[in-house]
Amino acid sequence: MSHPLLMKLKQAMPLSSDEEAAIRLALGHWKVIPSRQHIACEGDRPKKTTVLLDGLMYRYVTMADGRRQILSFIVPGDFCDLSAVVEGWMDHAISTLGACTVAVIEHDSLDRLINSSHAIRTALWRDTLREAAIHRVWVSNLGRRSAYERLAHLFCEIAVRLDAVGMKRTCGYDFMATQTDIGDAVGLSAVHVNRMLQQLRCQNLITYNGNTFAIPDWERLAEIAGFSAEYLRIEPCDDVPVSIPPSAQLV
Amino acid sequence: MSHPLLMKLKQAMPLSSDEEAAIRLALGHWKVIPSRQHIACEGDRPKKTTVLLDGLMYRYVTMADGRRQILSFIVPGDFCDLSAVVEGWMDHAISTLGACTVAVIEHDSLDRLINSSHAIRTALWRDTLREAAIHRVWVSNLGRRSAYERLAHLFCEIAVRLDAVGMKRTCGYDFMATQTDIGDAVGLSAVHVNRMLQQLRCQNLITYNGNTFAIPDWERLAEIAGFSAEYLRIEPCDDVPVSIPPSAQLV
DNA sequence: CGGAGATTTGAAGCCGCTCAATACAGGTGG
DNA sequence: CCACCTGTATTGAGCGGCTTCAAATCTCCG
Repeated sequence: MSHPLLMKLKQAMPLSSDEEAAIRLALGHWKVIPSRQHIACEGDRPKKTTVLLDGLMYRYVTMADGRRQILSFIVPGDFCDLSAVVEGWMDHAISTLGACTVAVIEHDSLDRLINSSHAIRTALWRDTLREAAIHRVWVSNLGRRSAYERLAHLFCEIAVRLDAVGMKRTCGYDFMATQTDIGDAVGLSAVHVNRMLQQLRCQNLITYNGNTFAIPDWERLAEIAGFSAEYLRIEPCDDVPVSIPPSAQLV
Repeated sequence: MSHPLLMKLKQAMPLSSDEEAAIRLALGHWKVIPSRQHIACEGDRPKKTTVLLDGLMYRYVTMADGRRQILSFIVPGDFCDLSAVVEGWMDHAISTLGACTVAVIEHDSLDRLINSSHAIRTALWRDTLREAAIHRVWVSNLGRRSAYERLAHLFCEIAVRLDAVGMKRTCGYDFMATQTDIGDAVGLSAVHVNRMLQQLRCQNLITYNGNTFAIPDWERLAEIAGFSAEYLRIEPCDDVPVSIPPSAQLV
């Protein structure tokens, strides 16, 4: 597997081959986590950090009365809990959507890595800035877009982020979220998500069966979503054009 | 003026007196910016970075059709554009609410500071993590709370953040936002903000005249908002209890 | 085949929006 | 000092987007 974390970090910051090797080494140990598993809870003080290699997770919080809000999705190449490395604790929970492959690193070992290399340090700092940028876009999505637009935007984001780490499948993108999950991500009820998805489907803007989605008409979907990918900090690379992501080729 | 940036950084990370002095030195040069002034636009590539010392600003984005979303407020002690130091560009715009005092630092000089001290580096990284945490709370606020709750939460956040840097005035907190501004922050129309404010006022939960707000009954407001201050990473300090901010003393 | 969870559909209702008019406050010029 | 002007706050009425509740269908899996 070409390493999704390295793919991403190298887009944020050039790394020497030594640095790359050090990261590969630290990430040597990996394991598989089943679907729908909690991997962290609010308030946890983890001693290890987790990098997602394959699959999908989400960050979320639950309010006193049970309302849930999904804060963001974690795609391959993302740290699940980098914040806990720097701050020591988690302020939100994390679960897997489907089965996931992860690499696990001791905090100590990551600390050494961080202190040993300016480039790695900067790459990771940039990664947390990128995460903040994603949050900001979600704020504007939730605050100022209609249900229809919000859903369009969510699918655009996931598609581009999965593309950026080479996670496009031939049939589209793996995305094992229920409509309830999607609702909790975009601040809507599951019922309304259902209706809006139908609308997107009949406009032939997305296909989605609960496991996999595809974007038959990227241009139009992005237009509706008001989506522009710069906030994802994805440099145009080899086979992945940014302005017109390859999802367009899925038709 | 006891320095709000240092107050904040020292809560994030202990600093030696040398480090403190170095920061003070870098921040030597300051100036005043009038009310309602743009200080950065989306896409800017600033060469200097700005630290707010007094006053209030907000980050925002504008969509193609003119809809605006305020992404967060900037209070004294916050960097306006730390992200641009690390990434080189701004992905959102910034404006002042009232007149502001700021310190300005050349990127080069800040870079030197960052590279010279592990503690400063960590403090700043933690600062960007804190910002991400604030964004996450806004996501859950916008996604899963009613208009009434959202407003309550906004006032709680501002109050605690201003308290943390010693910006409480005798009469409450300076907050020169119009109801339109507030609406753009919490994803509501100005009209509805007006109605909800009236409701908060008659419940005696806040007082607000467009310039200054106060929180007569902190306990109850926080309860309604579902507010808990941990996400703001504010250590209990001398005269500022966290669980029950001094706003309660304002009555 | 049965059961659990997810999707889909319908109906009714409320929250928050839009539009529009009015009241109010601060600042300016005569 | 008042008349005016501009921007903000306030109020009312009507509407529509989204929610809630509930039932029906579908799908997957044991």
